[in-house]
Amino acid sequence: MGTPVASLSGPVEDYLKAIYDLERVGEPASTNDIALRLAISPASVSGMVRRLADQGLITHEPYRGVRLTSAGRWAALRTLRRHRILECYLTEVLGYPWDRVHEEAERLEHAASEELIERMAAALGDPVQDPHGAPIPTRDGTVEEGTLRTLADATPGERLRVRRMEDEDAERLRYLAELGIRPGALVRILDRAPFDGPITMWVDAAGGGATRAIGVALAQQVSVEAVAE
Amino acid sequence: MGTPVASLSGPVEDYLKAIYDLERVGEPASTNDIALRLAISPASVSGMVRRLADQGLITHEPYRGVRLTSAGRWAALRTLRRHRILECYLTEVLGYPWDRVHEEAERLEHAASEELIERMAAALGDPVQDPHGAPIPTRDGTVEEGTLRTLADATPGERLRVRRMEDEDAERLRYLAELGIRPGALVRILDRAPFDGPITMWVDAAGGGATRAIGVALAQQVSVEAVAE
DNA sequence: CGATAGAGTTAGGCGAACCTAAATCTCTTT
DNA sequence: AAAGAGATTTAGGTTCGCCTAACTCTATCG
Repeated sequence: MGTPVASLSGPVEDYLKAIYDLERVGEPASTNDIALRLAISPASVSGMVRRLADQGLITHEPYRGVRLTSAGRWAALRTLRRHRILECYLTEVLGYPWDRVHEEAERLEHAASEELIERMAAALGDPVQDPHGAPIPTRDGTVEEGTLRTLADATPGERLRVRRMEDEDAERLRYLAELGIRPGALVRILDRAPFDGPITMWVDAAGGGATRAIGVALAQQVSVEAVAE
Repeated sequence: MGTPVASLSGPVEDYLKAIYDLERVGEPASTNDIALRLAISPASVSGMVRRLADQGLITHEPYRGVRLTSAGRWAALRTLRRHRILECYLTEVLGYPWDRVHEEAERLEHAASEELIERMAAALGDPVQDPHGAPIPTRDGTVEEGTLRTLADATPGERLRVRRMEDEDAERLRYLAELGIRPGALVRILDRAPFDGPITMWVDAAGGGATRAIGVALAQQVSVEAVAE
């Protein structure tokens, strides 16, 4: 429900985004996970959770986790829209490097007005996904975050297309891009070493492609979808 | 001196900008004036002034006012550059309405990185003044805020060009623009009513121009320079 | 079934920025 | 020279977001 939600502080918006993201996996978000994600202490999260619940943005069952209310989800999606439109604009119009866009957007998203965001969106022709492949919520607060598999779940022989990658860590992004792994890229899984060993794959590229291997931790950051042979 | 100045909080940047602006008139900035400008209580200013002095951004002689140190001036100019580049970009590239640009820039200036600002500046071809006619400090922190007269000092018969107008108040800006008074406009002073009465002038315009009259308060917001006959 | 690890919460604090109310200072005016 | 007006500062208090330390709950494991 598009509820009031006057205007939320930067930290509050960050909490809501984090909770949204954690909840997406299914389970209610735990205090600890939120703390980890925002790099603050669990005790601080407990405190903020109370305030968010008081404002009707989340529901909190003590010791069991936290869920967004519809007002909270709406606010989270609005922030996410801001963030992702900004990422698009910064890369496409201002030539921002792919891997540095996230942190800039992270700061601007709390300061940019709705009007600014819509002007940027219009200038871009209303993009539907950001430079890392994440879908952009619409103005009225809907998205489908398609449930995708990650490279970490792939089995040898599969042919996959990279759809989306987590953008939090610039170094990782840069590294993956160097390997040719970025949204849209095609890969074929060649091998999976046992005991969470490296995943070896053929990565298509303009000039022919190459064999690459990455660890499981990295592979989990990369969402993919199957491709018809 | 381009001194350290890690990264200042939004409020701190606002204080420095305000002090810069007040000091421009010559006198050290008084607690009261700062309070008025930022719409906060004088007591709060006293508190912040202590902190700024501790950080070496200003010097404070109790009961006598405040001056920027070179570090403080440098920080103020950097913020001002951000603000004005943003204003340019918002109007010229994103089609922002002239009178609403200030408040958006006011929020973004604290969140935008140096890199973003320089990218915007480059996209605009390094503009030298903002949409209201204010000069943009250079990257290395220099400006000349030419000392201009205002419409309030004009005498009948003079022919003047509008150079710059204060941008704080959107309503005023909109009103003045409606009268044809905006940077670049040409006016001829027709009359000054006594006792700070209205100033009557002919305002040139594409279709021929018109006679307009404004009060002194408004006239003080408009900087002008003489024009050869 | 009771012990205990680990997650979560409460208690108590801190710094930044703000506020109001109550001094105190400066400057002018009589 | 004394009084007052007005500007400034101090005193004391608030909210927001964060922290550490200490306590409590849950769930699992022997």
